[in-house]
Amino acid sequence: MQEKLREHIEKIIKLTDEEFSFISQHFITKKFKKHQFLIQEGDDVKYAYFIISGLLKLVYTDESLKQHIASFAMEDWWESDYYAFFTQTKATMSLECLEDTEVLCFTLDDYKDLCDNSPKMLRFLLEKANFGFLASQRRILYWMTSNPKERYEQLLKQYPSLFQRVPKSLIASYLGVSRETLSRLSS
Amino acid sequence: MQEKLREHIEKIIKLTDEEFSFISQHFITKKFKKHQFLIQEGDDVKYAYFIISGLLKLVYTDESLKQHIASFAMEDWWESDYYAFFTQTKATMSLECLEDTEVLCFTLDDYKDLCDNSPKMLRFLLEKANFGFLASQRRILYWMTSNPKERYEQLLKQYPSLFQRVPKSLIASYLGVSRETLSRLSS
DNA sequence: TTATAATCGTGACAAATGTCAAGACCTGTT
DNA sequence: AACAGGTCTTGACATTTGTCACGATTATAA
Repeated sequence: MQEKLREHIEKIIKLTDEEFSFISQHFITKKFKKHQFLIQEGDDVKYAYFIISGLLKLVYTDESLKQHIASFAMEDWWESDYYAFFTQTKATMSLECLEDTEVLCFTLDDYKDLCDNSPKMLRFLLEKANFGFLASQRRILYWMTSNPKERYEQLLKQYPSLFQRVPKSLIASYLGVSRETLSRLSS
Repeated sequence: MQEKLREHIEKIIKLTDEEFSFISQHFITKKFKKHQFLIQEGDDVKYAYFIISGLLKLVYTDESLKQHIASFAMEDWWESDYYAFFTQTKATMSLECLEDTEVLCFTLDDYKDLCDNSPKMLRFLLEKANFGFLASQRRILYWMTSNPKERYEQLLKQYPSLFQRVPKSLIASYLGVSRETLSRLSS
């Protein structure tokens, strides 16, 4: 299932077979069932993940045990508790399967090795980091300027399938409102 | 005033004199007075900026003409309307001086040239992009999990000088509350 | 100096959202 | 069939925050 990864990278930079072969050696495949955790709060974060198929939630639990969905992660996304991954500290978030999920995993050592020995992968990672940064900036701005109703309608438009695949309470948590408020917004 | 830039880069990667000389050729110095715009909404975004001294606000104006402060930018920060800068589209935000400000500017061509011809700068930019991404992620999470009072106290603790340097209405806009609410939080 | 514009705090009220409680509905298990 | 657990909606009420209005104070410019 590494073809998916190659396609994904080649959306940005074309690779020779040898180049991709070198890159793909740094990834291992894993499969998880619904309700399994890829990362649990407090764990070491050994891997970052490229998602082949399935659906995950990245969750932060605050002091009052309230859960906040930082993101839903699906096919073709990269996900991890990146802060913990890059700084080699304990996870402050958890990453849990909402559906059966297949991923490619790589370690921080793999990341560094790829940076040092694959110029194209370095360029790819820079592009990804920049893009991720821009996306996060836009999300902050969107969060600042929109109200829950607008966020609800935007999400419904962008990912209509989510509303079939996950409980409304998780959608509410992602949008930053109580599930009662979400219920009232949608009626 | 390029010494500041060198110090800044060398916090991450040490440079030889020749390496820094090559890098510094890509930057030009500019000075702006309070109330001047480095970027205005609708303009082409020719530059990204490294701030030597001064204070700026990055502002998004929504449909109802309400202004939202995306960030305050100060000494040692990089700032621009990055989305417009990287995609070469028109600015959706403005960048305006709150105090007299001195910056180093570089263009997207400079950025690409540095990536292609300065391996150390490439590594530096990847590090910066990753760090910016992580910081934005954390800011989203903080925004989701905190209320205005907590955000106010956090900002006061982290940047106490801001409260002397800029009007409270801008602080309120940065925190995402009305100036009246901010006024009540602080009393 | 004087005039003008910004800035800041506060009261009164409206609107949005959270919290708590209750009940309906669905699903899977025994 | 009966039950338990989870999900979703809705009402009642409390809390938070926004909006509008006003006046006092402080900066800025003519």
